[in-house]
Amino acid sequence: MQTKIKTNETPGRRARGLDRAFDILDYLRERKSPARPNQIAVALSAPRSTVYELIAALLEAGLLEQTDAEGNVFLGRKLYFLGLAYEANFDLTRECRAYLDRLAIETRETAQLCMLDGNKYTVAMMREGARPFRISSNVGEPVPVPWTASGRLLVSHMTDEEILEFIPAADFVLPTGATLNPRTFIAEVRQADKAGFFSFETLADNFTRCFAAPVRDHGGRCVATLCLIAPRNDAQQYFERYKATLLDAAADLSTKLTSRSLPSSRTISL
Amino acid sequence: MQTKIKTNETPGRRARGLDRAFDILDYLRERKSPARPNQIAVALSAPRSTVYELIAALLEAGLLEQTDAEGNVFLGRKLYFLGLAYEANFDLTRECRAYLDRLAIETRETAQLCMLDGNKYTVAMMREGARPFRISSNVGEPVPVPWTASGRLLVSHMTDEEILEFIPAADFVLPTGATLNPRTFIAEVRQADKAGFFSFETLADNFTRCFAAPVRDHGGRCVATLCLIAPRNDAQQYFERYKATLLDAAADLSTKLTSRSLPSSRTISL
DNA sequence: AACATATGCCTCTTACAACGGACATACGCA
DNA sequence: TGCGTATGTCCGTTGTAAGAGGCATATGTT
Repeated sequence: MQTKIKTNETPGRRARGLDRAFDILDYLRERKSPARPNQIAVALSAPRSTVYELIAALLEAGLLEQTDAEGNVFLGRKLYFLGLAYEANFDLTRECRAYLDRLAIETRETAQLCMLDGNKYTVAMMREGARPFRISSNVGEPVPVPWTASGRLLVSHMTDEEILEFIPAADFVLPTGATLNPRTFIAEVRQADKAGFFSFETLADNFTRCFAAPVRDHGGRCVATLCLIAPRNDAQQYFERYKATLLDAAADLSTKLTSRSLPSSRTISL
Repeated sequence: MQTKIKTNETPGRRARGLDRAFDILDYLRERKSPARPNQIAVALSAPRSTVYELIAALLEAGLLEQTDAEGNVFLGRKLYFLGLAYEANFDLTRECRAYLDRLAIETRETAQLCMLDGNKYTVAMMREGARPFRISSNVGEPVPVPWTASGRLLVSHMTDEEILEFIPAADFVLPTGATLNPRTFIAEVRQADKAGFFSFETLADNFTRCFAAPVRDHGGRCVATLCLIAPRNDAQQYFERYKATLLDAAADLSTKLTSRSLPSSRTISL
């Protein structure tokens, strides 16, 4: 799904270089493999000469890298370092590692921290459970919001109209091919928000159940979720325990979300 | 050091928006804390109106984020995700995790993977050693190349002239205040390259010794280094063992560097 | 109160980046 | 051999984004 990246609204308009550059980065990220400049230009339906020039600039800056002698390029090392810097300054990411560990150990199930990335749901961090066959998913991969339990919580601060505008209509088509009624979805959003919890049998497969609890900022807005992914039989058997553990962790994590801009002093220490 | 970011060479020239945008990202990364648009404009000595506009575009794209109500911005979540995508596709990062673990366990010392980031040295990954008081450093922080053992290896593919052009003159001023003769440095580079190894007592402090071994790509070029950071007495006592272990790991890792573009299939697995 | 400084927002001009399209090369296939 | 497609490069045009500067507000200092 979503093979083409949105480029611009007004067709006659000339696109800004910056935006085109971001489109290139997004395309490579979604594609998950290197590509040649020409391929990229075609995929984005952007002028070739422009794409070539932008890629040259991005290569120069280290945001893209040449991956071979055939001209293929992919996301560059600089992005990795910028991502590190983001992470270092973002309390939530740091804090939650411990919570994910705790959840995974206590429940033996896979625990995840989930967030919005643009108008998609995505797993920001994951800790696999302590079982011989573990359930895992792709960290950082964009997924339609309505496919996920966390999705119900992550958009709960929006009005009905905002939600409908925010989520592309195509995203209400579930992996099964069936279409989820947006009104049903919104009802679930409201209910999840009120309950401070949402759980359902995962739509993307037929053997897991997902538990999601909101991590809220000062204003009470759900900025992320903590999730447990459990096989359905275990989920049924331990439902109340899992729910309680998850709610506890999420509430705890929420309280830690006050201080954002501490200078992150990770200096040399013997 | 290096408070001002390089903007452009020809003074009268109008800077490209893309480059200015990258300067903004770099500035925030180096600064390691949120800043207001005006501060950024002043710090980069870039026109305010331009910086405001660029920041708006970067916010829109998610590469920057508003961190509070006072207009402060910092690197955004999107960069984190782009960094994840980079990492997922970059064999070296994946492969080396195991090697760092192995090194740290076998030697009980801190092990690092180091690379160039632009014209600086930086620690890309780290695994702390198994000691009560561990030595660590900042992952992702740019450090002048001549300050580090790895630096000798990382520039060894360049000619003398290229090295002198590549490393800012200011970077030859060591943390002690003394200036390292560039010719001395280059001699060490050549020697390190020939030996496939470099070790010295760290210039940035007075209690550690650093061991560095090159990770080479197909062409024999040093694309990264594996390092051990040890207290000086331990380093002396176990010098040969540490060196052998490190060289072994680095050679091994080098051989794994052949296949770059495997599709990184981290799908759902029960 | 007068002043200096930091900040955000706006307008106008023009240098130049985005673009379209021509050209050249390489490859696979009939 | 000829044809279609994929690819990279170059150049002239023009729409527009980068830049300079002015206005307004807020805060702190004398």
